[in-house]
Amino acid sequence: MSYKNPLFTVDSVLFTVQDNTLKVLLVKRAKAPFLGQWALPGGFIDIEQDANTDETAHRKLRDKTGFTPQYLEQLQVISGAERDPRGYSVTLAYYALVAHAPVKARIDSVKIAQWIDVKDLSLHPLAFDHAQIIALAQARLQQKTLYSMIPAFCLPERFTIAQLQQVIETIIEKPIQRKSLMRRIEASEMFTALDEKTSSGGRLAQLYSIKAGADLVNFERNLMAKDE
Amino acid sequence: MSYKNPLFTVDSVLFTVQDNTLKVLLVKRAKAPFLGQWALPGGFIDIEQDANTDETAHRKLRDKTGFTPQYLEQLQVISGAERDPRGYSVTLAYYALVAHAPVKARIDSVKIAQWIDVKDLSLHPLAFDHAQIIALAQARLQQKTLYSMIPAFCLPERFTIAQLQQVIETIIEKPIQRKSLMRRIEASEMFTALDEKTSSGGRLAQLYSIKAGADLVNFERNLMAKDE
DNA sequence: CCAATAGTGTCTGTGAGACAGTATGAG
DNA sequence: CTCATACTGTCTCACAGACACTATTGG
Repeated sequence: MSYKNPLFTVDSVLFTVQDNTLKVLLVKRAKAPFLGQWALPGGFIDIEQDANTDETAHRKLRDKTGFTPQYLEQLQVISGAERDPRGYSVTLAYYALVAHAPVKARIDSVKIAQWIDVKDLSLHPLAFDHAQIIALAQARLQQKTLYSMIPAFCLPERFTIAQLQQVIETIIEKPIQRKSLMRRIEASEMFTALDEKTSSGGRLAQLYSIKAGADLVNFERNLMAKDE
Repeated sequence: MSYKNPLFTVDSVLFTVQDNTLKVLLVKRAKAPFLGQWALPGGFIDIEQDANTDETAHRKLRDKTGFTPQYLEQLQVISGAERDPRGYSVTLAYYALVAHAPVKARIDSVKIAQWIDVKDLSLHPLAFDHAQIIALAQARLQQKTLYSMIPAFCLPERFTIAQLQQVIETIIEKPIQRKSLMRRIEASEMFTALDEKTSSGGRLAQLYSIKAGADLVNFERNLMAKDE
């Protein structure tokens, strides 16, 4: 038996937080369909280069945007006949996090890459069903933020608790208690307090960094931030 | 640009609980490679029949084993050059739950399907990397059991709290408090108490069923069963 | 009656929420 | 000194764990 093999692609939703805003990295499509529209960075697996799909996601992010995420995880496979005008398609979507940095040059086939505020996505027509995929990724990121330190991967090498709190609050769109956050930083054992402090207008703030090779810890309770 | 499209398959890890044992449904392969060995039921997507990969998983389970799961969810994509001797392959693994029932007759290409105790898997040589996929699925099922009522989908239409407790304890391999379970049954609002009780050697037990169209609720805390 | 299983009452423990209070920097 | 931000102490609350207690069946 031999079936028609559908198109298989890998797309990534790369998030960062800048200025208390959750942003997603989009690229302008250089080819039809959806030529010139914003889309998730992604493409076809290259079985010569990619040992697995994680490497495909990394490679496409690197080549199309210049970023290498600090965190990358499978989100979901989306499939169907209607989502790509070229025909039945299967897409493996990843979501990823990186510390904010401006988009550098642009590469080969892609005209331009840009950080776009997730709140402004409705202003931009997105290619394929990429708007839905971003919504899925955002929901997953929000959920995971309630029981893990995943937002730490949106921060630079050295950061303060206040910065981490800001990032968390931006992601879940609710305030949290600094005290709860400190308890979790302690309990997770993911972080090292550096011998360094940073100035921020008042008392100097302790700098932290993620321990090398530290695993993401899952807490047994969610944060339960109140609505506004 | 045109890359070689890798083989894309969909495989399912269908679990059930019987006699306080977690079992997984395996089929004997009817073709090379791994002819005659146990494997997960799965196969290629059929873009004529399957609106998406969920339907592929359902169709393959139905055709190869006769079962229609009460719960089905994507697990993970596994990919690489080494996992299938025929070449680079990409597999979307699902995990699924169903109330126990004996395996019925058998269909077309597949010789036989059978419920196999997950503890006995080491006795059987499994095709491909299916042993690892089952281990992944089991870990996910255990984790999800801590914060949801997902084990209810291993039960028949009508069931008692004691049965649900048994299934949970079998999955997580730890005892839980009946009281905690009752609190969650209440809070989840997923279940209806039927006007019916069943005999089980002592006081009659209340029968419950899953409300039609009830969504799986995620609790904000995990169960925290002690080791043994 | 007793044995067995179903179900409740209620106390403790844990970690999040709330928020007042203290500490330490700059000017 | 004051102001701003960092950090701590400690109370409350919600819900899981523990386990003794009552309830209801069959024999």
